Amino acid sequence: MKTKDSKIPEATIKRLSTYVNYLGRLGTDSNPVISSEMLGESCQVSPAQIRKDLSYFGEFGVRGVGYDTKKLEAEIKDILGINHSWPTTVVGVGKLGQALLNFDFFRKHGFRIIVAFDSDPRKIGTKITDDIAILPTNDIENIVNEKKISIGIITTPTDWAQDVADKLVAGGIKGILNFAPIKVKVPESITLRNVSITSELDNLAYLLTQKKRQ
Amino acid sequence: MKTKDSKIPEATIKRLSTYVNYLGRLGTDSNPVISSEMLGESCQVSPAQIRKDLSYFGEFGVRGVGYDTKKLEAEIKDILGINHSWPTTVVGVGKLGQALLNFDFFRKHGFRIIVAFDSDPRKIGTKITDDIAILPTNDIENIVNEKKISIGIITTPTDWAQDVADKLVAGGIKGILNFAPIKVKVPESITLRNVSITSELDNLAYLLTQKKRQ
DNA sequence: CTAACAATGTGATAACTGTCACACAGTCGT
DNA sequence: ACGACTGTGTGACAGTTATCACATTGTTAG
Ligand SMILES: NC(=O)c1ccc[n+]([C@@H]2O[C@H](COP(=O)([O-])OP(=O)(O)OC[C@H]3O[C@@H](n4cnc5c(N)ncnc54)[C@H](O)[C@@H]3O)[C@@H](O)[C@H]2O)c1
Ligand SMILES: NC(=O)c1ccc[n+]([C@@H]2O[C@H](COP(=O)([O-])OP(=O)(O)OC[C@H]3O[C@@H](n4cnc5c(N)ncnc54)[C@H](O)[C@@H]3O)[C@@H](O)[C@H]2O)c1
Repeated sequence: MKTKDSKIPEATIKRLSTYVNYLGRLGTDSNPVISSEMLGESCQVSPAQIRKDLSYFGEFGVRGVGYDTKKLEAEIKDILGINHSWPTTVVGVGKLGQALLNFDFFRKHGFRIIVAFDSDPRKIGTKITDDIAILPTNDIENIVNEKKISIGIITTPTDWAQDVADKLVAGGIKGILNFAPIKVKVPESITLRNVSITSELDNLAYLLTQKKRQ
Repeated sequence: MKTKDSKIPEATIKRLSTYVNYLGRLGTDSNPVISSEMLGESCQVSPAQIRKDLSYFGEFGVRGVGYDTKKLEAEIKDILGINHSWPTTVVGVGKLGQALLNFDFFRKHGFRIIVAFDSDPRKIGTKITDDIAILPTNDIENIVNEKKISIGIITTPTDWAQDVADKLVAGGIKGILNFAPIKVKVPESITLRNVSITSELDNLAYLLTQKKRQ
């Protein structure tokens, strides 16, 4: 894969993720090739934007024809790094944590959840879907280190998010996806993303308010 | 509230949401005033950015002093439109839907969930937390219309998201928050936001891959 | 073989967003 | 009362991202 070393817009990465999703669904035997216009229709992105996004990473299409659906899907998965297995853990097996643990998207995109953690004695020792054990929070550091877990997903109450992040970092985690509504602090070397479902709702409220106020 | 009619960056709205969250937590009796520097420290946003964001909507601080924590919180809630009650419904009472239904953030930000919908006969007729009934999908149009529900949250499987969106629109919904990984199509007049948890994970994978590849 | 065609890849340009420096307006101590 | 001080509000600037137009290149029909 040719990666031009210029900086890639974050929005481009987000769109690539969308493209992969649609390519997986649109690719059929009767329809092995797709144009940027057709893909754009589905993803609600302009054809030029799609071509620009892809051009950051190389040339994947055939001029005058379009893109091989399956091949493009594989190429983008390669770019995103979701074509292989990331050992992953979920900390906080509450409502949201359980939803994520049962979410089949993970497997499809190469996130292999191998263990979960919680502090509730009633949950510790039980299992999620056969093979995912729930271990006590105090084991985080050891297990993350031992199992070479690279991604940690935080779904604990807000007040515990920072403590959990610290334990994950101590165990040698590489990246953290945090769902608690707080900006946890981690060393520079750790890749961190905060998911803010709440701000999406606030944004919706703002847009509706705008419309009402004209 | 003074609203300058120039276009506000979406990123600004997202940050305002963050500010509200921290103001609610930082505001104490012993600490009634906060500076953009202090708030920026917590939110991991530059002080200048905070002041710029606020300046789109008016002047809320006192020069040489800072912002009245409680007052600023109220002002931002007013800007975002989360200082009053939005009648809301959740469609699809699965793992994710249940997590959202039990999420106390909603009440705090003025989203009042008054009913839920599902197509599973085993779920229809049951209740969530005392007072939220689960009704059949076919009732969506009537109930949304009757109860003047303004916001619909979609947490059904992907294949049903568009159908559910159509029903919500038919009932006169104002805004939709969609968690299914598909871009549902709605009339221009409907405010739509797609929440893509999946793309957040893909983004994390990308960042980790970048780091690995150097 | 060649010309008409179709859809990509990309440089130029426009639009948007964030950063910075500083004028300005309140506050507080003397 | 007034000057030193502090942190806001904002215009100018820089950096980033999206849009557009079209040159380019592979395909296909005649
Ligand atoms: N529920 C939602 O829809 C939703 C949406 C967005 C964000 N969030 C955020 O996600 C987080 C979890 O939400 P939830 O609704 O699943 O809450 P929950 O109360 O259902 O689950 C929290 C879980 O974390 C466990 N826990 C508590 N302290 C812990 C610790 N120190 N270490 C490990 N586990 C611990 C609890 O035992 C519980 O199982 C919260 O921060 C919430 O703000 C939730
Ligand atoms: N679970 C997650 O963590 C997660 C994360 C991101 C996005 N999502 C998306 O959210 C959606 C729901 O995920 P989930 O894990 O909760 O799935 P789920 O299977 O647990 O729940 C789906 C629910 O929708 C109901 N349903 C099915 N068809 C319906 C219809 N036509 N009308 C109303 N209700 C209907 C089902 O009865 C079920 O209760 C999916 O589109 C998924 O891709 C889930």
